[in-house]
Amino acid sequence: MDAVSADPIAERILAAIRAVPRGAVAGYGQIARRAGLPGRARLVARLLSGNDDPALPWHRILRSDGRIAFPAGSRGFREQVRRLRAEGVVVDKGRVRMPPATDGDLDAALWGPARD
DNA sequence: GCGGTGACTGACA
DNA sequence: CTGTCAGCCACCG
Repeated sequence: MDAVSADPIAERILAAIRAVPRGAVAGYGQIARRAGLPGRARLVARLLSGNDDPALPWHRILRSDGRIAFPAGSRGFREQVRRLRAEGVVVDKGRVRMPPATDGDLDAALWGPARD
């Protein structure tokens, strides 16, 4: 039947990543959780490493600490920081401004654009 | 089946 | 604040 049959898992994860609004960022674990796959943060990372979708906002995905997942100075690192800044996201020393905590009203649990 | 590796996470010193 | 350790899942030789 369909020659193009992607795994529903990957589809969910990709959908969760695409669901991140511009100027906001999310963590691997959060994306995984949003995709219905708690504890599969590594799976999300693996998907991104093998992603071939240029329209995928992979640069909005960070570690749980709000840190860039790439080693500082790496190609992907600079590229990610560059894109984030281009969206108005404040990146300092390879780290994104972390909000104190959400009151819970933010169901998406996404880190909004940090404003000074 | 096993050990090593990775765009991870949380806990602890 | 940084660094280390163990747990975790998926892939590879």
